Amino acid sequence: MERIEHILVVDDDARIRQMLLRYFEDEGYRVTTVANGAGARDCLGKSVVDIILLDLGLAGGEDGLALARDIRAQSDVPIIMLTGRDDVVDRIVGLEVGADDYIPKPFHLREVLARIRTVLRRRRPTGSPAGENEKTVLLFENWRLDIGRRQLLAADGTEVILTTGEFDMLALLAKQPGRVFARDMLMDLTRSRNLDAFDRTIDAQIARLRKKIERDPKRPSLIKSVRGVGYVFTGRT
Amino acid sequence: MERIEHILVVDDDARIRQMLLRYFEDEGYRVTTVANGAGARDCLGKSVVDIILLDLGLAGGEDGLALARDIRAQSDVPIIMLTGRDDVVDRIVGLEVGADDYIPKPFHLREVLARIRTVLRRRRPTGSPAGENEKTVLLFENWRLDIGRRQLLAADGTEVILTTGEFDMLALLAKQPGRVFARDMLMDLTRSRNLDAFDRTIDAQIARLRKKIERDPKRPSLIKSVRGVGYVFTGRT
DNA sequence: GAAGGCTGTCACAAACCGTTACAATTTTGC
DNA sequence: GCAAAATTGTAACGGTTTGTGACAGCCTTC
Repeated sequence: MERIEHILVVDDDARIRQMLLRYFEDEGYRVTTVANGAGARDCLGKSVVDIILLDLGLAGGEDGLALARDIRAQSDVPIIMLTGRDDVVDRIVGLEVGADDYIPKPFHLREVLARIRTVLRRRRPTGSPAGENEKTVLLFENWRLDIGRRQLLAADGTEVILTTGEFDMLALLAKQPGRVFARDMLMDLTRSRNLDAFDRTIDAQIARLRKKIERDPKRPSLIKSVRGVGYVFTGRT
Repeated sequence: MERIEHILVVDDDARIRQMLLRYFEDEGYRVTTVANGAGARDCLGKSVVDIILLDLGLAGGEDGLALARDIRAQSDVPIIMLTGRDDVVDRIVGLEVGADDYIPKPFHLREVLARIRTVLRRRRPTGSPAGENEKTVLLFENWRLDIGRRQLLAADGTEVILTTGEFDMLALLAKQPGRVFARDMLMDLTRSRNLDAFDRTIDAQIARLRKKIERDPKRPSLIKSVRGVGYVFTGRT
C-alpha cells in the first residue's frame, strides 16, 4: 500500500513556496508550505511530516538555524536546508545542528527533488551531507571541481568563474571520464530540450568551456571531440 | 549457431509489459517481464539475461535507481532505463550508476528496439574471453596508447595527434593483437555502417594511420594486411 | 610470365567541427 | 520593474577529417 509522503516547506518568499508546492504536488507528494517558524511548529504539531525543506534566511529577523535546532531537539524528521550561495558558515553550522543536507540557492527544481529522494531513501537520523557515495569534488589536471559548491578552483586556489551552463556541462562530463556523450544526450541532460539538425549549441558551449579550462584550447586534453558523435572527458589524474 | 538473446523488462505497468513482450518476441528475442525489483532479482538469479529494460519509476515506493545500482554491483548486464519525460536528474544519476542508455517516455517501440540493438552490439565482447579485458593503457613498439585519455604518446612523451577515426581504429585493433579483423567488421565496429563492394574507406583509414605510427609505412610492422580479409595488429612488447 | 583480383595511394568532394560575431534571452543591480 | 550586463543561441565561414573513385603496383594462379 501506498503512503503519500509529506513535505513541509518553510520559506518566507511566497513565489518560492508556490513553485515548490506545485512542483512537488505534481511529483505526487503531499506538500504543506509555511512562511515562518510559528507555522512550521504548528504543522509539525498537527501532522506527520516526512521531510522539511527549510530556508535558512527567514524574514523578520527569524533565525532558520535556531528553528532547525528546535525541530531536531524534538524529532528526527530529515531537514534539507536552502542556503545562500556562499553561506559556508551557515551550512557547516546547519549540518552540525543536525540537518541532513543543504542546497545552495539558486537551485534547480530537479536537483531538489533528487536530494529529497536521496534523503528519504536512506532516512539517516542525522549525519553527513548527502552523497556518501557521490563524489562531490573531482580533481583533474590542475583543477578542483567542487560539485556541491558549484565552483572550479585552480591549483593555487583561485576560482575560475563558470556560467551555469558551462558548469553543468563540465560536471556532467567529468563525472564519467572516458564515457562518450552524444550531442543530443548532452542537450537533453543539460538543457532539457531536443537537438535539431544543424544545431551548434553544444559545440559553442564546449568551445567556451575549453577556452576557460584547457591549457591550449586548440589541442584540448580534457574534453575531446568524437567525430560524428559528441564529446568525452579525458582528464583525471 | 545462434543464441537467442534474452531481454528482461522491469515495469510496474502491466500494459507496457505486455506491449514490450509482444513486440520483442515478434522481433525474435526471448523476453521475460516482471513488475518489481524482487521479480527482477529472481529472474537474474535463475537465468542468463542479455539486457535489462528498467522503468525507473516503479510503484510501491520502490526505487528504480537503487535497483539499477544493485544489479550493477553484481553483474555487467547492460541496462537501458525508461525515464519520465522530465526526470533529467534521474537520467544523470542512472548513467552514473552504470546504466548504458536511457529512453524518455513516452517512446516508440522502434526506437527502443534500435537502442537495444546498439547497446548489444557495443557490449558484445566481439567473441573474446569473459571478464575485464578492459586494459586502458596499451604498450607496443615505442608507443603508449591510453584508451581512457584517447591519446597516443611516443617513448619520449610527445603526443601524436590521432583523429577520432584513426584512434578508434587503432584502439580496436590493438586491444586484440593477433586477431584478424575483416574489413566489413572494422567498418561495422568503427563506423556503424556497412561496407559496400569496392569500398576503399577502411584501406584509406589504415593508410593514414600507418603514416602516423609506422617507422616505414611501406613495410608496416604494427598493422599488417591480410590479403582477401582485412587487417591484424601485430605489435605488443 | 600473363591475367585478374587485391591493396596502397592520391586528389578531390563531402561532411563535420571550431570559432567568431552578433542576436536573443535571462539574470542582475538598483 | 526597469535598464544594464551576462549568458546563451544562431548563422556564417574556414579548416580538418573522412569518403570516393581512379589508377598503379603487387600477389596469386595458372
